[in-house]
Amino acid sequence: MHAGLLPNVSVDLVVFGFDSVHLNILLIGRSIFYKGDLYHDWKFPGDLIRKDEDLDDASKRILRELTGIEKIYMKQLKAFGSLNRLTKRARDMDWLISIDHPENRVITIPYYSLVNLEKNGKNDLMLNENARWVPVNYVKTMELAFDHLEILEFALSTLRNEMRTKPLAFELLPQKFSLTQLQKIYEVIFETTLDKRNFRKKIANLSYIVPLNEQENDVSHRPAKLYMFSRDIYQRLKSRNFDFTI
Amino acid sequence: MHAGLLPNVSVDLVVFGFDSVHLNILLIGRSIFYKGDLYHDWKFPGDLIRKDEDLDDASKRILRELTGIEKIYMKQLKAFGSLNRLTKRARDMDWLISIDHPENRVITIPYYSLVNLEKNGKNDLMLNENARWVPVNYVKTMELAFDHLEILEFALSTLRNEMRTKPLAFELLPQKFSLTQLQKIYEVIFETTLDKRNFRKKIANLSYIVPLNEQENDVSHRPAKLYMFSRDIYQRLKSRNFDFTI
DNA sequence: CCAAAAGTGTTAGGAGTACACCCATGA
DNA sequence: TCATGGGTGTACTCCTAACACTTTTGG
Repeated sequence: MHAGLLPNVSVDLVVFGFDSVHLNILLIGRSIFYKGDLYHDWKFPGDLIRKDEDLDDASKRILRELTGIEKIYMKQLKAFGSLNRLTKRARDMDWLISIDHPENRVITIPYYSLVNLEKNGKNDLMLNENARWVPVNYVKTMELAFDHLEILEFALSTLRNEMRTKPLAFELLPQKFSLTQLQKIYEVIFETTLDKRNFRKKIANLSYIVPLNEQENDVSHRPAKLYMFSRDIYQRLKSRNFDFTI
Repeated sequence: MHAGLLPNVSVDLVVFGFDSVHLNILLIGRSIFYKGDLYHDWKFPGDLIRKDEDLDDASKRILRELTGIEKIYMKQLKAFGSLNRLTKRARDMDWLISIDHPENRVITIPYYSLVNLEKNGKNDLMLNENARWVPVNYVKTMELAFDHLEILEFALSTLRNEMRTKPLAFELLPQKFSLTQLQKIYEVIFETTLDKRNFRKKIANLSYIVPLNEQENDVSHRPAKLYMFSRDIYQRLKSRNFDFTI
């Protein structure tokens, strides 16, 4: 193990990527030989943190090292530190030794982050050959390492909670977006359907969602009007004690 | 430092206690001699965690050791791990050495908990002579150690958020309570005033707030009817996809 | 009988919800 | 001209917010 690392504290990343159809999660495939058998499962990107590194910097570093992405929305969830979180499955002990980390008590501090896959390129991210974007609903059928399923559930419910009162949807969209794209995000994340007219009525009342004099092009149907999110207007309203809810 | 402790991970407790008038915080007074001067400030109860101890168990242990209270509501906030959180003030380094903990990188995982001071006895808690219950608004004028002010702000905003959608108010009340007591909690925590009639109308629609055939006694005014919170009814409704909001 | 807090209804405005058809574009 | 998704209004219900007086008890 590298000497500059804290042996008992790690960071894991639940990276949500929206590709205008699905909400995806970035997972790293992992293969373990254990007692003659080959096991395959998936984990979040993550690493021990450095002794001279803030938690928030560690999470940014790990995402940058894996994907090259910088300046995206990222927020800490909470610490997960069960005694047996790394050692429930015997084969994981072998894996820890194989990556030169024979420490069995690691408290992990997961972050979730939001990426627009159109803008950031769904394929550009594949710097690590074992990394994959997987639709959230599909993840639930996969074998996740350690307590990563529990972390995912926590991340999802936190995301849903924060989406209700904060302008996070725009982190998942390109700068210019259509109202249908915006609506789709809420539908996918809350696993529901929304009424188009009611949704648009609500949006029309939000001064910080600004209509542009631009349209989609190259679509084989009536092109949608494009909008943008004005963080300036939003901040001004918010400081006047305003309550954002979509 | 005790050998059974993780050197880089601690737990801190933001204990909220409601005494039917104020929302209080449990603080530990701390005196430091540094370069000939005596400094006094306040910190949350907290300690390093044990190597063989879950995070949630550590927080319960620390509260129990200090106050004797068990089985109260307790929830993790998030990790605080700035590089300089312990070393911003030079005198704190001396203090760390004085308590036999010369490690300057400690990530702390704060919990908040809710205590009813009527039931648990505002004075019984004073097992530690340096411990005090301090009204939240007064805390803001006091000198808090390390990043404990930041942790307090985070705890308060988390508490407010959770109060909106979870039945936490009842953790701060005796088992039998009046509607005025209940209303007072929301008023104190949200620093607002509520209309008595509208508040009661809302409560009347909540089947899990059950009127009892009992009244206050020994009050020098019309005695209030007493109510209780039925967790059973609440759980049943919640599992049917119900949305608690006060 | 006084002080103190308990208890109680109505109304008006705003927000949410349900619902169906025409429009603009590319192929 | 067809397929595809874009764009629009109305009516009903329910929730919220504003507001003031009478009741019950102990002292």
